[in-house]
Amino acid sequence: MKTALSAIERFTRYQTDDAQSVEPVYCPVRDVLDRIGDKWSMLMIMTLATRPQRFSELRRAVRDISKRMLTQTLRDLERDGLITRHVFPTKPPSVEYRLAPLGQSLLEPMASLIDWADHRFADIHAARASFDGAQADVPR
Amino acid sequence: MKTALSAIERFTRYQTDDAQSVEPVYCPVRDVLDRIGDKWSMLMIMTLATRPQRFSELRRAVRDISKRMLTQTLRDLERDGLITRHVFPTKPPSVEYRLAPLGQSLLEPMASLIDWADHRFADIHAARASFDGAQADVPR
DNA sequence: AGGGTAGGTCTAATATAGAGACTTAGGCCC
DNA sequence: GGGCCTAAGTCTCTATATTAGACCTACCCT
Repeated sequence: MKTALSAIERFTRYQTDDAQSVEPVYCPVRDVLDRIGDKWSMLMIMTLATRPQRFSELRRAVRDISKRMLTQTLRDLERDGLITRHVFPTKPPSVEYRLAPLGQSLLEPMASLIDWADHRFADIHAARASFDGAQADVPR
Repeated sequence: MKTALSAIERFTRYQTDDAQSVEPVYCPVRDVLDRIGDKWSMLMIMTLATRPQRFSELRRAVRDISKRMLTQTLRDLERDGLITRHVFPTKPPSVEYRLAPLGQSLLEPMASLIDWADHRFADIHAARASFDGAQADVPR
């Protein structure tokens, strides 16, 4: 918990202060969170964690992503150096994606998030159910 | 790294298998990631990490969120038991949001993500710059 | 009496995502 | 040797999500 708070306090320092007054306050956490905190990026990283995979394998693994978003997500991850893209000159060409070292380094922190998700999702669902049940007559 | 992979392998098991064939495969990781992996949730949790805060404090802390999304994000987090909402009968009423224990428990895993962001964002920007530079004439 | 505040809700405008047709060139079947 | 398939995209059109900003209620201050 000590570690947690120190990291988070470091973050809040970006948020507060006079930094506020000046315009698009630059916050690395926001930056990175906006990047990997989108709908598909983490999922891609996790899917690529076990082994390199080709475009259509990825599509099969994450069945509800559209081609368009898959392309875009992979491109963005490549751009940020988290994955690499390898084209093989077969016909039709096959394209393999794999985690770059930077992407590998993300696995550890992401794993702890997954652990959390795994352990707590029951609690979340319980809370959700009770909230929805209680909503009957509570005005806002 | 050992821990990382075990968590992630546990995850991939949901993705693969025959689970595939049956419809909306239920995967707790997807579930939770879709929840906290949206644009604002993590940011809210982090902002509330240091202390409970009121609606307008949160809005000031995260300057670029709209009222509408702030309301909605807070409501969803409350629904999932990550934060609690307390109305004080002042006039006009003030409403304070604070982390629930479940939300607290998310701080630790999130902190390791923040650490990663903090340490690596320079690498990410370097990769991004070099990718953008190289894009001049590479056809896809 | 006029203006300000807190915590919202509502509507219209805009940005983002999804579905699915189209592309290119070779391999496979009959 | 014509028809159909595949891989990895792209393109267009539509649907959904997000934003900006007006509006609301009740009180306090000057």
